[in-house]
Amino acid sequence: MSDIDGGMDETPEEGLPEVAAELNELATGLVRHLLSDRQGMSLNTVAALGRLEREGPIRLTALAAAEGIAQPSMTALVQRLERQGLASRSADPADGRVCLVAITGAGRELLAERHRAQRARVAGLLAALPEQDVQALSEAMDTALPIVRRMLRGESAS
Amino acid sequence: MSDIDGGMDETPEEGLPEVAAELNELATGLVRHLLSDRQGMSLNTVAALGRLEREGPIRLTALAAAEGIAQPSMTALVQRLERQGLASRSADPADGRVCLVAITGAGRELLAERHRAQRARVAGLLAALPEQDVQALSEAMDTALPIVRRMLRGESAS
DNA sequence: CCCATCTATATCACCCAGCTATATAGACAG
DNA sequence: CTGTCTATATAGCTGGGTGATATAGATGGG
Repeated sequence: MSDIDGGMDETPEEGLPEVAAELNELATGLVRHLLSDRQGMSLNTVAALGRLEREGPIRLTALAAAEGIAQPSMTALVQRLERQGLASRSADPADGRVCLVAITGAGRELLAERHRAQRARVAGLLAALPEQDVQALSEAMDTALPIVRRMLRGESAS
Repeated sequence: MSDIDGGMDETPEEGLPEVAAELNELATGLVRHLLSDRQGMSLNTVAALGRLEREGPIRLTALAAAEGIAQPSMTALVQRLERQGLASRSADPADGRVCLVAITGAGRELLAERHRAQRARVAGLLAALPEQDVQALSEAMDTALPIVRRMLRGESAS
């Protein structure tokens, strides 16, 4: 059913757009469902908090640049996070202008809870599938996820 | 405490929560990249336009309900679409109160262009991978995508 | 037939969250 | 010390969401 490699020579120019379209559809379709249960937190908010968790304290402007939003927007976002007790701000002893942003314990807990809820949501969808489908998906993800991780990391590093 | 299938301790399935977590990470990671290039259109706008394309003319309130936003928000959204020439509104001959919303040719073109751009974006990421990775991803998607389509369709049908 | 009520959409007032432009405070070179 | 550069904050604007409510058309009982 795939026109990608029927014993012919490797033709990456043919298959690449199709793989892209498939990845695109899969990601978009899934996320549409996950998004329907964002509990009062915008995408940018969650993304920023996630970055704080992964990368530790970071300058406000660096965080804004990393998340692709303007610095004033990040100032406001961090102020909201601070008001909710999810992030904290501290001065850089080496540079008085700098505002170092960090995640709090409550922030970590909230992220963990969100991840739990999302996984449960997807697990609920999976539960309706025959077991062989789940098995097949599991193997497909074992293949795809490391590659996608590498792909995205390569992009964000540049 | 969050174990879904209590009782069986050894391979009931390959771990529903784990597959869920993998799907989640893949979708979220990819979409983060796609989102960074939304050209002045919000998620809801694109989603509503996409539904108009897939399902044809539809009542304003039905569209709002389907997209999970309030009716006044959909009124405003459709007015924006109309101003941009992407959607049109017509009266229902059978019920004078009803406003039937439909996508226009320009709307279809814009959606198609967006899909092209997204696919190109993912294809750009894929191009940096060794060919064997692309091949592996292609096979994984051939497996996963039909299953995920079925999974999401089952949910939205209910 | 008319009136009460229900329904589909529009309007209003408000809030959140993004943007650009600009102000302020600290760093640092001359 | 002063001019300039940089990191953050503030101000004003816009888009896009909400609930409450107004309005026009549909509908059914007396």
